[in-house]
Amino acid sequence: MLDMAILGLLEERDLHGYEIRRQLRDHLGLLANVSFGSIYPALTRLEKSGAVVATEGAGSTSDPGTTAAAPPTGSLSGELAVLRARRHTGTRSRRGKKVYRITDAGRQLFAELLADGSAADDARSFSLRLAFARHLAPQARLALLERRRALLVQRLVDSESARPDLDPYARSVVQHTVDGVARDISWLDSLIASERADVARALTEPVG
Amino acid sequence: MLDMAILGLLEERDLHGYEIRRQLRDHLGLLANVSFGSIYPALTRLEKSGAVVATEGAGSTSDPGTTAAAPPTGSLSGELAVLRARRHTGTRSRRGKKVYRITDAGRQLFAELLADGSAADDARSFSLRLAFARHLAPQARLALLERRRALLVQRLVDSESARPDLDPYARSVVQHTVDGVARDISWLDSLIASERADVARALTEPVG
DNA sequence: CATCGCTATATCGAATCGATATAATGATCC
DNA sequence: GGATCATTATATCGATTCGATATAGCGATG
Repeated sequence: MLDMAILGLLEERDLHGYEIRRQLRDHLGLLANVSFGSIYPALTRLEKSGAVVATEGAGSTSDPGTTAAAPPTGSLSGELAVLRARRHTGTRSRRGKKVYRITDAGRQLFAELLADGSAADDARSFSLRLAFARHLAPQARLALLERRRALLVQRLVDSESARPDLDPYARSVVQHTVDGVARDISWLDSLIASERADVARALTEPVG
Repeated sequence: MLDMAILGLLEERDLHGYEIRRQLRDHLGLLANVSFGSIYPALTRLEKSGAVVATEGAGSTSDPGTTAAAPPTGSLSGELAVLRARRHTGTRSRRGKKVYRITDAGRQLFAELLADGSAADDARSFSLRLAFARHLAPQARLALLERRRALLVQRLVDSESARPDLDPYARSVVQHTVDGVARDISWLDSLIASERADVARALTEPVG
């Protein structure tokens, strides 16, 4: 799951671990507060499998757009700091940013992970897939939305039967959750409608 | 987290692992689909720490009280069945229901886990605590609700600043999530109001 | 210039997940 | 009556993820 998220972000631009975490928090809005204990192992994983490559990025804080790969310093003090750090850590290069870039194999893997229907069906996975839905073909997008909708409807039905005797607090929690699912479904409905409209528009408006 | 959930359910009645999973799904409505790979290790954990005791429950559903530990048989056919099973599974006794019962230490632990403010602040933990809020003192309930509310408000504020350029799909996900948080807050508001009303009623209506 | 807070990488143990194995029991069908 | 299938039930495995913690550079603030 994290692998897909990371690859999706790297499709956009090169990033280092810390930035990936921030973007994930912003992209998935409050939903995904991923731990560094997940991110760094995931990056190592992806690097070993050849889906990404790491470039040792020195320099100061996030300046996306200009900073592509390792800029040859620019400031004397910065260069000194690098040398000083090198002295401390031994053989390894400066303990600094490690900027990751996606490879062709990584793009391939991302496409597979994104499209794979047999994957996890939890809310996080779905939100993540939808956030990257621009990378999907229109019919795959529709399938994603409709599969999710069917799942939620099924859950609502299941929850209607078999409701035991709950005290007010537990009942309130359950009810709030059920309302949330209903809300999700109508959200999906609007998304599905707009997808269909797009498809229809593409059909009636041929040839750019 | 699971430990608290299990202990909370066992406060109500004795249960075995499979039932615990069902109840968890029903109590936390669709939110908590806990895996057996979590439940059984958790039960073993709790048993080893003395928070629960396991009674080998043979026969049909929940009949707590009569069934104790490994009975020295009584029926020949039962003994044969045990031996047959032993032949299959090795040294262990009959593969049957294991009904768990909470101990005094377990009740103590549950109270601590439930009240502990320094614990995880994710949605699941909160929902779980609220579902068991009847075990909390009124002011602890209020504190729980208000702490959660403050957290969500803070997140809303944070998300208002620093919103990057998102494509329509990602934006829709973020917006839906933000709406969900706002909805959660007004839900909390109603719960808080009703808690305060309860407290006020208790004050103006003294002496049972 | 000391200290604080933010950026940044990294690792550890524990919790959790998802898949799978195993088995008893009950229901359905021919 | 017996074959077959779904459900109930416990258990374990490897992989993922989490939460805490360590380390360190850097800019700002007083």
